[in-house]
Amino acid sequence: MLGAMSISMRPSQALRLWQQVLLSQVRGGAPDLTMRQTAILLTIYLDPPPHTVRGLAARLNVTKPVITRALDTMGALKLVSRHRDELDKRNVLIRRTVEGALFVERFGDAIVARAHELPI
Amino acid sequence: MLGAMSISMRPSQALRLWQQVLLSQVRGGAPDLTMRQTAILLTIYLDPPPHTVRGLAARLNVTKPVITRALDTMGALKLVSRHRDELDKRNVLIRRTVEGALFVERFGDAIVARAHELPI
DNA sequence: CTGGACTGAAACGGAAGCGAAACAATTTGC
DNA sequence: GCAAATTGTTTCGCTTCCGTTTCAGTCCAG
Repeated sequence: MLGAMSISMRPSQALRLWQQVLLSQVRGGAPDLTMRQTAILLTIYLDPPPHTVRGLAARLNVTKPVITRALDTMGALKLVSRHRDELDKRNVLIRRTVEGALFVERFGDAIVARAHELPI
Repeated sequence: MLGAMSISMRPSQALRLWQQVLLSQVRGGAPDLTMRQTAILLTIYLDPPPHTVRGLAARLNVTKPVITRALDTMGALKLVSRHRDELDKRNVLIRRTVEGALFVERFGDAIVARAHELPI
């Protein structure tokens, strides 16, 4: 019973939605994250913790340095933070931040708003 | 009468949709375009032509070199093509390509598919 | 027909990304 | 206790992107 009451849209609507959301972000001067970086950010905020470099690399099917560099960038933007795992000091645990939560929340609201503005 | 029969979703659904689409793109090895580049690409394919560097720069509220460089990148990926305007040779007209149309079409289909998989 | 306006591209120094490989720190297994 | 495995980071050479400025080509008004 997958898909019951799921969201239904036509490809042209989907593309228009994506465009409008991106335009609002770009025009609003939001940080120009890549697709990879955005995927990492949303995974950290939507999937249940704990999040590690290795775990994220496996989830996205990319190498670990890709995750490390993305965390460097998004850490400088205060969107995520890093902390050593005290139980296994090889691990780094990636945590959410207030600023990051706010950013993601506003992003979700922007999608909903653009979806609502969309013509049938 | 804006919004009649518009697409309706909750922020958590919207974010989950965005994440799933991005994950499918990243995992599938799609070119890692930035938000700006994707906005430019979708604008070229969704908004009515003709498209010029200046016009796109104004639409996205970015400088012209940003558009030029994005066209360099996406041109190398065969997603768009450039042609001198014969009527006003200062202008460059940006045109769609078969590869680009296919890419955008598949992207739209991916969004629809992820939206359909989304739980209520 | 020529000077100013306009278009897109190129040059510049700097920042950040890439994949691959090497690395230090830590844990685990024998 | 010590070699092997595992973690995240760093380095390497290279590419791409940034904003700003400068430039070459084109158009148009006077």
